[in-house]
Amino acid sequence: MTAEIPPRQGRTTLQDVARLAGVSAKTAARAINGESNVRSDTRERVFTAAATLKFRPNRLARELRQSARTGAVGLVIGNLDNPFYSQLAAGVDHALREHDLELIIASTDDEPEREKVVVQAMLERRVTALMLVPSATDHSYLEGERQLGLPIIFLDRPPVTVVADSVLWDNHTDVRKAVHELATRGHRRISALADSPELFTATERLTAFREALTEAGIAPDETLILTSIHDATSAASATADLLARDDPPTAIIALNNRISIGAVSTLLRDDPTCAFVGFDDFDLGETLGISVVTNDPREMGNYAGQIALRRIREGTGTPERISLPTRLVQRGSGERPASSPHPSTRGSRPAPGLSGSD
Amino acid sequence: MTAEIPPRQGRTTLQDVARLAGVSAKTAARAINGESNVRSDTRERVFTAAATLKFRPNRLARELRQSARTGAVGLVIGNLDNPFYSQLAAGVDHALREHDLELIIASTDDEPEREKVVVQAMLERRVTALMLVPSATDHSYLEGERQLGLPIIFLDRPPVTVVADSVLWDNHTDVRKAVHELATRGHRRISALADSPELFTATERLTAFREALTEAGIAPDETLILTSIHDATSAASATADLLARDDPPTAIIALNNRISIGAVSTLLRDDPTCAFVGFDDFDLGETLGISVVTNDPREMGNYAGQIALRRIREGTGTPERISLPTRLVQRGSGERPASSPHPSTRGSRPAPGLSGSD
DNA sequence: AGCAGGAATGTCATCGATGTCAAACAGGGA
DNA sequence: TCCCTGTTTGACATCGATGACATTCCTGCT
Repeated sequence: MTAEIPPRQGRTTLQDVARLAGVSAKTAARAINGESNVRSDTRERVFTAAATLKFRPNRLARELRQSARTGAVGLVIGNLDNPFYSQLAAGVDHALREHDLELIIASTDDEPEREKVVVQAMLERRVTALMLVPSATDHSYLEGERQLGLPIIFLDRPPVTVVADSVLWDNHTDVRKAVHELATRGHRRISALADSPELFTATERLTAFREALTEAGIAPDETLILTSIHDATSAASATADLLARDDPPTAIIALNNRISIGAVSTLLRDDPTCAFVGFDDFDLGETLGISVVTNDPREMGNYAGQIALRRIREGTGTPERISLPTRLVQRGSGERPASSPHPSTRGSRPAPGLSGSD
Repeated sequence: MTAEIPPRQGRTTLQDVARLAGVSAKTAARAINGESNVRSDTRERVFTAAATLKFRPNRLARELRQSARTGAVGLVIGNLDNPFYSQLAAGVDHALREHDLELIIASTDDEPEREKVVVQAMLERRVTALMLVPSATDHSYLEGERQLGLPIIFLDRPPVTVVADSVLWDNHTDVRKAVHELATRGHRRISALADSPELFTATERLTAFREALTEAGIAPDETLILTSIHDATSAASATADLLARDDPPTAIIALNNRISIGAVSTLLRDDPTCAFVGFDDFDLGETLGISVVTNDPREMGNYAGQIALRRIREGTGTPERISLPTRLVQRGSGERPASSPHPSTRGSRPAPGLSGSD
C-alpha cells in the first residue's frame, strides 16, 4: 500500500536503537555504556544499530534519572574581557578537561545582583560543583545547597556568610616586599592605586601597603592612596593627575592588572622618572622592564578545579582556605632613584627608566 | 506515635511545593511559571510554599520534557588563554546575556580530535545552538544536526564540508592596505610572519600579503615569509633570526595577535629601525605607537551571538556568510623609512621608532 | 432557579535513559 | 536427564516538570 513508515521526528532514542538491534532498551543501554554481562554479538548488533541511526544519548535524561551527579560544573566570574578572569577560566578548564565535565561559564560584571541570577540558573541546571569569584557580600542563599552537599569553591575572594572552600592570593607578602624595596631605595612619597574598597583584594593589598609604609617608618599619606579605579582608562588619568600635583609621588604601586596597564601607559608617555611596581603580569611587561608583583590566574583556576574534582569524588568535608603565593619580579622600573632629573622632552619616547635593561 | 515525617532526601520538587500548598503539581507549575488562569490566592499559597521549601525548578526535567529547546548554547573555541578567544567568548556572552541562555564553553587547543569530542558532548547536552571556531577540516559529522534544525555558526574560520552560518574577518583589505603603505614608504623587503598554513586565517592573510606585494611591483620573496609560528615566544625568536640575516627585511608584518606580541618584544629590544605592522590590537599598543590591523573579537562574538539568537527564534534558513571589516590603525611604527640609521646602543631602551608620538 | 461558558484546577501520560528485580538462558556436574 | 548456578536479557517504575485533555468552579444572565 501507500502506507509509508513515517520518518522519525526528532532525534533517535535508545528505544529506536534497541528496536533495530532487536533487543530491549535496557540491553541496548548496557551495551552502549560498556557494562559487562552483555554477549559480544548483541553488543555488536547494538553498536551497528546505534551507528546506523546516528544515535546520540541524551544527557539530560540520563542526568535527570541519576539525580545528583550531572556532568557540568558552573563557573561564575566577573567578565571574560578581563584577562585575569579569562585565564582563571582557562585554568579551571584545564583542570576539568580530562574528566568529562562540561564548563558552564557566566559573568557578573561584578554586580551582586547578577551574581544571584546566574548562580540561580546554574543551580537549576544542577551543576555538580559551583566555582565563583564572588561579587555579592552575602552568600547565605547558598547555605541550602551546601547542606545538600554541593561543592562550592570561592576564588580570589573569600566567602562571607557561608562556609565553603576558597582559593585566594597571598595579598600581603609581596606587596609589602615591594614597598620595602621602594623605601630602601629612598622613596618616601609612594602612591597606591586600587580598585573599589568593597573588593576584598583591594582592601587586603591596601592594608599590606599601609602596614609596609608604617614598618618603613613612613606615615601613610592618604592623599596618595587612590581607590575606586575600575579600568585602565581611569587608572591612566588618575596617574596623570598624580604626576601633575605640586608634590607628586616618586613611586607608584598599582594594585591590579587593569590599573597597572593604565598607569604604565601614562608613565611611558609622561614621566620616565617615577618608579613603578605593577600587580599581575601583562604582555610586554618583561620587555618593557616593568617590575611587578605577579601571580598566575591559571594556577589559581587549576588549583580550584582540582579541589572541585576532589570534592566531587570524595564529598565535601572541612572547608579549606588556600592562599597562593605571588612573586615579586624586579625588572628595574622600581629602582629609579627619586632624584632623577626630569627629561626635557615629554611624550616623545618611552621612559628609559621603564625600559628593559639588564 | 513515634512515626516521624522523614526529612526529604535531596532537593524539593514541584510535587512537594504542590503538596504543601494544597494544590496539584500542575497548578503549582502554572503559578510558578506565571501562567494566567491561576487564582491570585492560590498563586500566593504556591509562592510561599516554594519559598518555604526553597524550591528550585529542575531544568533538566523541564528541558527533557520540552525536547528541542534547551537553554544552553555551546561555544567551542581554541583556548581561553588566548585573548582573541576569550574576547570572542566575552562577545558571545554579552549577546546571550539577556535571553536566559547559558553558555557552555569548551576549548580545543586547536586540535581537530578534541573538537569532535567536545562538540559531541555539547550535542548530547542538547544545546540550542552551536557556535564554534573550527579546528577540524571536515565537519560532515555535523550534517545530521543541521538537518534536525540545530543552528550552527562558525566563527573566524569557515565551515568546510557542511552548510552553516559563518562570521569571518575581511582578511584581505587592510592587510593589503598595510602592505601598500609600507611599499609607498619605500620598503621592498617586507617580511610576513604567520601561523600554520593549515589555518584559514593564516593563508587568507598571506594571500592578501602576496597579492599586495605583486600589485606594488614587488616580487614576493618566499624566504621572508615565515609560517607555522604558534606562539609569542617562537615569534620573538623568528623575528630575531630575521633581523640577524645578512640582508634583513626593512619591514615586518605579523599576521595574528600572539605573533604581534612576540615580534614587538624582539623589535623593542633589538632593532628600533625596522618598520612594523601588527595584527589584532593589544594592551599598550597605542601607547607604544605600534601600527596594527585591528579587529574586535568581541564584535565578532557578539555578532555571531545575534545570529544564533535569530536562528533560535526564527529557525534556520539560508546560511549567511558575514565578513567583518578590520581597521588599519597607523601609529607610526610602519612609517619608519628603511634608511634610518641603526642606533649604537642595542637593548638599552625601547625603539624610538616604535614609540608613541603626538 | 437554571444554565451557558469561561476560569481554575486536576488527571494522566510523556520526554529518554536507567535502577530494580525477575525471568530466560546456558553450561557444568551428578 | 535433571538440577544448580551464574550469565543475559527484559519488564517496569522512576527521575521532575509539563502538554493534552477532562473536570469542577464560578459568575452573570434569563
